[in-house]
Amino acid sequence: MGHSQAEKANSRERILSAAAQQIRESGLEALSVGGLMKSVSLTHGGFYNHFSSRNDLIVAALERALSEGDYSAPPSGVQNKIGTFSALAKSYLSRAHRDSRATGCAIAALASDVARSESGAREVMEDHVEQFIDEFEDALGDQEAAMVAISTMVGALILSRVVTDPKRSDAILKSARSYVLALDAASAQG
Amino acid sequence: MGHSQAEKANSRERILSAAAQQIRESGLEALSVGGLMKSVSLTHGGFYNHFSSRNDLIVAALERALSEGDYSAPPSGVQNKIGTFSALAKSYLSRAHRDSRATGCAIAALASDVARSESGAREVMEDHVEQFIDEFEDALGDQEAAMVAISTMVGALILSRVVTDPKRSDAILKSARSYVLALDAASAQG
DNA sequence: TGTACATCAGTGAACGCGCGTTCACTGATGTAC
DNA sequence: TGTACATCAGTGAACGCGCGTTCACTGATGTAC
Repeated sequence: MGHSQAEKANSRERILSAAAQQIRESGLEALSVGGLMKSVSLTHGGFYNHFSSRNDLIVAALERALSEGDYSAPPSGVQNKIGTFSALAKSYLSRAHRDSRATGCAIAALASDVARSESGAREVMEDHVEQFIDEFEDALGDQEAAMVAISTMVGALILSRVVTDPKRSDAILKSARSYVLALDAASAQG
Repeated sequence: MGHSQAEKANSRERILSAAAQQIRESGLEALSVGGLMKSVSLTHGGFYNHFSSRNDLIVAALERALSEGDYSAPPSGVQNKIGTFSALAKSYLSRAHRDSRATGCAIAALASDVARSESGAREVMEDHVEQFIDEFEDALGDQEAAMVAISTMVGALILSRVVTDPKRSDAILKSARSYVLALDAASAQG
C-alpha cells in the first residue's frame, strides 16, 4: 500500500481513464462508483479522496472521453490526430470504429445520454461539438457543410451500431462515407 | 375499483403508453416499474399482471414508441402520417420536434441506449430503421441517398438537442434541412 | 332471472440487492527539528 | 543524518434508499346452474 502524492495522482488518473472508457462503453447512467473502483483495484471508500461526488466524476470523465482518442477535435489551429479531413472521415465511418465503442468517438457514444442530462455534461459536450464543427469548417470552407458532415457522420455511426445485420450496417457507413468525401472533394475544387 | 376484462386491457394500454413516453423522454434505463405504475395511478404489484418483467415491458414500450407518433415509418406501401418526404424532413428537422422529446422520433431519442442493449431491443429498432430507409428510398429513388438522409436527420436532431445555444442548435437543424431537401429536389429532377 | 362460486385485476407489505455516501481506522509518507 | 510527529490515501463496515420482484389478500366480475 502506498500513499505518496505521486501515487495519489496516479490513482486519480487510473480512475478517470477507466471511467472515460466505461461511460463510452455503457453510458453515463451505467457507471457505478463501486464497480469503477474495483476495476482499478481500489476500494469504493477511497473514491471521495479524488472526486466530490459521482456526478463530479461523470462530468470529468465525459471531458476526458471527449478529449482523448482519435476522434477528438484538437485545440484550434492544431491538426487533428488522424490528418486530413478525408482520412478522418474514412476512419470515423469504418467498421473498426463502429466495433470499438470503448475507445471510439464519445459524441456518438453519449450524445443521447448527454441530451437528457442536466448536470453540466451538456455544456462539456457542446464545446466539443463546436470544436468539431470549427475544424470541419476549416477543412471544407463552409460552415453549413461542416454541420451537415458532423450530423451525417455521428448519425451514421450511431445507426450502424443499432443495426445488427452486418451488410445493412456496413451499407449505412459506406453511403455516409461516399457523401462526406464528396463534400470534401467539392470544397477542394470549389 | 374495477376488474373487468375491458378494464384490464385499458390498464395495459395506459401502462404501455406511459412507458413509451417515459423512455423517449428519459431513456430505457431511467424507467422504473414503481414510478411507471404510479404515473398511471396503479400500485407496483399489479404490474406483473400485464408484463412478465421490466425487460419485457421495455421491449414492448420501445416497439410502441417507434410505431406511434408522427415520425414512425408506416407499413410498406402506406403513406406516412405527414405526407411527402420534404414535408416529413421539414417537420423532423424543426425546433418543435427538437423541443418535444417525449412525443418525438424514438430512433433519435433512444438509438444510443438501444445500441448498448442486448435484450431484444436492438432487433426491434433495427426493423424500424430499415422501414424508414425503405420509405426514403421510395421517395428519393436511391438507397444510398436514403441512408444518408436518415443518418443526417437523426444525427442533426441528436446534436441539436445537445447544443444549448439556441442559435447554434437552430443552425445545425437548418443546415441539415437544406441538405436533405436538396436530395429530394435532385431525385425529382433526375 | 337469481344465486353460488371461481376467477383474477389490483393492493400493499415484504424480500434481497446494489447503489452513493460517510466515517473511524491504518500505516506509509513527508516534514520539522 | 536521525527522530518524532502530522498528514492523508486507502480500507472496509455501515447508513438510508430505491430498485425489481414475490406473494397473501381483497372484492368486483363473470360464469354455471
